[in-house]
Amino acid sequence: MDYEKIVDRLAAGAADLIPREELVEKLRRSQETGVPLRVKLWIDPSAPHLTLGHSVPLRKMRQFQDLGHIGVLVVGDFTRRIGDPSGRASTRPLMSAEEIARNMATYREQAFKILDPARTEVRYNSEWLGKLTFADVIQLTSKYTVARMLERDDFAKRFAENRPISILEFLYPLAQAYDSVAIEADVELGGVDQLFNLLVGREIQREYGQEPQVVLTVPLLIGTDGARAMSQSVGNYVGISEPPGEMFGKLMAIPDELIADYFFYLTDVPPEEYEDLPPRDAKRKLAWEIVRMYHGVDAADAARDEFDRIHIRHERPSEVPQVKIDRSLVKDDGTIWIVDLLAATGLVRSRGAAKRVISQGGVRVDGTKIASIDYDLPFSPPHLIQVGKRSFVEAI
RNA sequence: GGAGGGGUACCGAAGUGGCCAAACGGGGCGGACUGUAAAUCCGUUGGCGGACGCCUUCGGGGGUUCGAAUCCCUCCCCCUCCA
Repeated sequence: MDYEKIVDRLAAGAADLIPREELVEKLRRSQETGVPLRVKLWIDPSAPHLTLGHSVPLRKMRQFQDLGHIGVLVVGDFTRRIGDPSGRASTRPLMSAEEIARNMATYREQAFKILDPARTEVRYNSEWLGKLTFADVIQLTSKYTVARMLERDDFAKRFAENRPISILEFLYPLAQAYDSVAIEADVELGGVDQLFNLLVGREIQREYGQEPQVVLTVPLLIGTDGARAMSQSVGNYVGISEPPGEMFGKLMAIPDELIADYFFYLTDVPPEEYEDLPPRDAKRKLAWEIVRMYHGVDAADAARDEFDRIHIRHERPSEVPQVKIDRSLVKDDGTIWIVDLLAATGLVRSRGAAKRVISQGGVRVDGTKIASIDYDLPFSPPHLIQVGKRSFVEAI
């Protein structure tokens, strides 16, 4: 067996693979002994959805599984209950056990859209971290130094700028490293922002008498805004379990420059199938493919058809939500003030917003643009109300 | 223990007695354009009254003033430096 070739494939799309030779060696030994490698990925339970950003390391994990290895999802429930540092150099809020449980309930299902359930372990780190005594923790801290902690660039930066670094934040990489000890990780996957933490894992494993894990990082996927890493707190994300239509639409809205990256990191579509397409067509193919991966061919076709109908042919959507209009808004002469009507549909947040949108020419009733807020519509439902290009309601 | 900085709208950030419903940027929304919900450009972005107007908003509470995001008191929270 050509282990170098296998490693090449595993390293495709990776940001770091440290050290490569150790992975070759581990794979060889696993093959010889029949003992699968344990491939760890740390998951933050703070947000309710897995996103396409998560799918990058998850897909990498699936690659390992397809080679017969075990994926171990470590849910950071313990860490999260005591708080943790965010990548953006401020501390995140704590979460209750209930919130975490609620989020995690949806995780498995989502993760198994990518992973092979038969080769996956889901472990909660409270299982072992919750059992450590203070003496255990002190022992753990004794194995690392402040100077080494300050090597992490965001610590170094904050330290230099006199911004706060909580002691807790020093504990966090150690806790994550201890996770690797607890599950006896052979490989740990993560985003490039996790590189430092994953490397600490190697040191700590060594201290606890284990062979250090191989570290494999993947780039952070840029979010749909084209600017920052995909993140639920920023809002520039596409969730793995989002409805097909949402998913398709969000993907059609990404900046053109992202198309190739999304194909490469999120799908198995080879470059020759998209690189010569005009951007719009490439994007449609991308959106279709990703919806297909998570919802199936039929849903993907339907999402694409609906998109074409609304945005390319400018027709009304196939499904328009109905809203019952309170008849007390209808005046004695049988008309309804357009501002009242619009507010009643819920398409706008307030009557002020309704007036704004109308005066900007963004409102149509039964296909006719409303020119002025001083308009009383003869009310004979149903009426198709449209705000902007893509919000429709049928007033009944 | 001592000294100091700060909490402003969805987010970031100006503003230090009236001209402030509050600059500017981001985000959101609408329009134009287009090959898409890309990019770009323009507009808009507290609520209520169907124009003039009114009401609520600048960490909480109280006060000074004709008038407070701005001044005073008090409480809460965040941060820095020295020890």
